[in-house]
Amino acid sequence: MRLTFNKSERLKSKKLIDTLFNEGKAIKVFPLKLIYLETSYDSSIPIKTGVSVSKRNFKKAVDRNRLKRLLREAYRLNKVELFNKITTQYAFMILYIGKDGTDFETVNHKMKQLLNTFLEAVSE
RNA sequence: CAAGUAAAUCGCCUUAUCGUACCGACAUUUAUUGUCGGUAAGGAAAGUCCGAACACCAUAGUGUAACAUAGUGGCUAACAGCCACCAGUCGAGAGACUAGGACUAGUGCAACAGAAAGUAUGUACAGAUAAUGCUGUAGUGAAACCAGGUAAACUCUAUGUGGUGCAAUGUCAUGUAAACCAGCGUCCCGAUGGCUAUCGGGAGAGCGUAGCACGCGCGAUGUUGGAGGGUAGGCAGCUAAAGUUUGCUAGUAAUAGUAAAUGGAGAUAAAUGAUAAGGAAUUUUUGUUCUUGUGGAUGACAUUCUGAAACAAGUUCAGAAUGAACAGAAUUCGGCUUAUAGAUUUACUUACUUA
RNA sequence: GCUCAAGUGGCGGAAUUGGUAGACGCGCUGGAUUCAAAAUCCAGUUUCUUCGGAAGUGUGGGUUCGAUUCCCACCUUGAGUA
Repeated sequence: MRLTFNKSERLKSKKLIDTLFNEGKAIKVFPLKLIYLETSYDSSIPIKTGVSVSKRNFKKAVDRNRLKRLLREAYRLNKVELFNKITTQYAFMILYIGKDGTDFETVNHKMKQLLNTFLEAVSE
């Protein structure tokens, strides 16, 4: 399949985000944090995903945008395995909880770890 | 050359692969998906400090209050912006900076020191006089009789300003919601008509006009408060603009007129990215070429000349490392302010110091 | 996005017609009391110092003889807004 990450795969509904933060479970692989929730919605997409970087840790819009782009890119390249293995629908929110900037290589590496951890947690 | 001053410009580039947003075309299905093509951040997009456009509030009124501005003249849609000139302060200079109206309208304030801080006049000395703060000098202090100082003190003068901001506003969807509870109010006269009805006039609790008063408007299916319910979407507003560049004309200039050319982001948990390769700028470092200075071996010589090693600065070529600062559109413009590695151009200045 | 407010020792919080900055409380340090501790009482507590002073109210400027106070710019924190 193609390694895309377009609008329909994004988590955009405020309602869903609220329930995700209230009821979802969390996995940490520093400096990343994944909040996920098994749910259902009216679409063929298996996972809706959002990314977020705290304004408290990164004052400047440039830094936040940069990190969010890295997160999206890393998710885009590594999501294939997830889509092949899971059966139900999920909502994801990936947070960057570190306080310093980083490069793509680190983010990519940590993202792989994070998604593997998620698969183990779900299969249990 | 060096050190500076002012003004202006730029502020990484190229290719490949994978991807994001919007628009258009085609295909597929009407939920969407795919292919192709086009477009996609800044000089400050930032701070939100001024001024406007635009929208709504009542048609956006009068007085007063409040707030803002403040040399003179001009420019502009407008401005606290810009230009020119004057004055003052700073600098050796090119230049830079200035909330730069009025204390001869009134009121207030002035710690400490000082006899005394605005109603003046103590002490010492000198001078003058019939006599006297009548005249001068001394000390304190930021300021001591001078129409004193102070208005980024009240105030006065001149000019200007209605309020709220695109989360404005309109519309679709959702919801029993023009619903429920409490307070106040729910009136009178005339005409038409067979009464309940309609029209006109008056009164009217309260509400709006977001300081106050007047005025104006709404006003009985009213108005104020309470307690609750629904949505957290979609669409419009939403991107073509007081635009930019060049020439000519007017003007010292800001700017205006005119002709030609050029130009095009529109997201909403919020698009413009990732990886790889190459190239430029910069800085560091190694070797190397040349020049200059310090230095003074050596030789000639005798008021000098020659000038080795070593050191320092600049510079030529080659190699290695580094691989760009501040920073991300959120209704749109004009400014201001703040951040900013480095590069380029033009004009101008030069006291000390060095050549 | 838009619109507002605040900032003073370690902490909360005073001090405003512009005139000695740090009242008051909490905390901390030392002492008294006690076998020991708590409670209580007393004293000290912005920083530096050559011990004479100097700096200091988020930061940097300005007005003034003099600024926590008035004005301007910036920084940080917080609030409201469909």
